[in-house]
Amino acid sequence: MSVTIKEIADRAHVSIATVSRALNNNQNVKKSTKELIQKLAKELNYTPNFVARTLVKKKTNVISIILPEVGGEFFPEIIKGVDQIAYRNNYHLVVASSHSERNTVESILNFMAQSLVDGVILMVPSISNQLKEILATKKFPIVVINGYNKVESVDSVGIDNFQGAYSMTDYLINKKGYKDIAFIRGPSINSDAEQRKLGYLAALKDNDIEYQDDWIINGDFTIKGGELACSRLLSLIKKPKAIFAANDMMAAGCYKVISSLGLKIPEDVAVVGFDHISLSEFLTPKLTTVHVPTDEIGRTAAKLLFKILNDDENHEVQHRKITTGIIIGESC
Amino acid sequence: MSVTIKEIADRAHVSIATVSRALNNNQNVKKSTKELIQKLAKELNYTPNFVARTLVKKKTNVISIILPEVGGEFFPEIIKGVDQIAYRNNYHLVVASSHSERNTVESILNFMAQSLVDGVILMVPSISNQLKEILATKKFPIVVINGYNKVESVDSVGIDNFQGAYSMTDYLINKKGYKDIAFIRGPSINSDAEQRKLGYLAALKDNDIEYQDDWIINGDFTIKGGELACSRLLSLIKKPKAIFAANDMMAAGCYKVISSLGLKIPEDVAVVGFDHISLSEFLTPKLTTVHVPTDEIGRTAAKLLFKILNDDENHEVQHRKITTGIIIGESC
DNA sequence: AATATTTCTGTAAACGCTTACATTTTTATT
DNA sequence: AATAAAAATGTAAGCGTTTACAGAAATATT
Repeated sequence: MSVTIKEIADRAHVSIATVSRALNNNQNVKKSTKELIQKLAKELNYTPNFVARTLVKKKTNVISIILPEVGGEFFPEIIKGVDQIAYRNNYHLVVASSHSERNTVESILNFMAQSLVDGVILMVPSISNQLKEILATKKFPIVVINGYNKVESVDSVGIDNFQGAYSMTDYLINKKGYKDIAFIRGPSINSDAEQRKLGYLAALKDNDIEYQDDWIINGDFTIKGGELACSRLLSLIKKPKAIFAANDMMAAGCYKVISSLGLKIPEDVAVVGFDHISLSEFLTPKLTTVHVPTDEIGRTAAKLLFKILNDDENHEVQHRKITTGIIIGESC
Repeated sequence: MSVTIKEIADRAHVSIATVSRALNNNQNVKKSTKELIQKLAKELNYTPNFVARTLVKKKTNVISIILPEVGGEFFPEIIKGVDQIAYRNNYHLVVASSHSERNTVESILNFMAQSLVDGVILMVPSISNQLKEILATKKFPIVVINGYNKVESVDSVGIDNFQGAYSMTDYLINKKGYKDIAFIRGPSINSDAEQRKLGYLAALKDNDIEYQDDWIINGDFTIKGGELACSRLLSLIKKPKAIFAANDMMAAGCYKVISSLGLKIPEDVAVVGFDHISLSEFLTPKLTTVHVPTDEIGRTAAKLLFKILNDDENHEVQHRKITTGIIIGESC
């Protein structure tokens, strides 16, 4: 259908090899012929056939990101970040979500085996043993986005949850003067959540504040879980003056309970969260929370991947931590 | 690197042609050889080289969706819908967002010209003249997701904004007994917004309610715009009893103003929205709004595209409207 | 048993490009 | 002017498939 180098070769009265070289700006093509060919190419509206080139070059100029799903707060931002870097490297991005019908491991193997992509960025909630094994013996460029239980031999990018929680707690103590700070945990299997708790505890310790057992409440990252936890905290005899929810959803749950009790944030009790989801901006008063630079995660992962892709052999495995920042609202 | 049909051919002592046929389940290959080959393929962990196949078949098994951005409320859902259908058709999906660096038109042309994809789904806020021209003379499978000012010759999918707004207004009147209903418009250049207004007006008319000029207020789809519009409405001498905001964001703005005036929703004034964004679920009282089945848009677009891809020649251009539904909250 | 028919398999070209190697043309050196 | 060196171009193979066509093997028909 479309124009091929053969067409151009005919018109320029040269061989297709010369055309190929001219279009790839090869140095040893006479200036005049190069110009002629490039002019013809433009005239004929020639675009190289990507597929043919791939077949011989064994390089697709496509990377893929595989994630649990494509919606939600985080994933789009990550995709955006990756896409940005991919674009700059002249690469295309294939987004694959491993929904029910399609399993993650399968996806990776497929992609790579079919030589469809040059590399993949993999985001998984947790790394199964099967996956771990595959990753450990992997022989294609891959970067994993995931907090913990990582595979040593595979490049990874994650959020510094510990630092984020530490900073927030420290902020509450030293900038805002709170001492009675409760913490609502996330699910304990979730390593992100666990790191946040550790950050909180470390900050208390470094500030010589003893932690109270009954001020560390279990939660499940949902709004309902936040409500429950908050109710329990506020029915204690010794009530905290500030509540640090391990994520914004649970913080939103706290808001509900607090306002239903006729209490005021932050006068009666302060609330802070973690994640900086867009909802946090709509809460009144605006929630103070820990911002997770999601697009930076994507960008970092992509950059890492391209490092592998370019360096090839002598690339050293890296594990990057993305630091967080505090978004100051009016909730404390 | 990986196993090719040649490898299998050698081991099976047949030609590569036979291997190719056997693996494609061609009917005239002897049963025993077919089985041998398929067994070998499995043993050797053979996966067909997608690129080579593409080169001869001239079919990439990839479609692409091009959208303004990948984040936000709608886009991820649309992507999800498209991906679902693509997967079922054994296709891959490339997501391209036309961010600043990359322009939409360029993207389409690139994709198609390089024969990178078999078809594209295009979502654009509005159709420029340049784009219109390209679409009108297009010769590749494409489906546009977009409300109005569509190109007749190109398949399209859009939301039935008119019907949605009509239903909601009708619901307010006949199910909830409101008669004094104000409307906050979206930006007038936005055809979706305009259709919503028309739906509202039509419902009033059909119920013999005369519309009040000063109850139709301009808005801009933002939360701030909603606040402004709401303030104006509530400072009128003749105040409406219900406010229909053309999108949820503006409805959220109304919530702010109303609560700051010490009024109650829905007792003092009812508020309803349009879009059913996730925020609407978090507002208290929960917002009654028009649900837009975003994933269905994606699915429909994808189905349409595959119809073109399969039918090829004798495909009739279609313009689909996705109907909406009312989500009943406690705000009216 | 000889021929016709059907079933199966192999040969080779094609897809559009890149690139090692060979060959020709141009330029430099003597 | 003859030779050497450098620059430009062409030839052809190859990337991993698919597939038209031809040829061989197996089966059916007389």
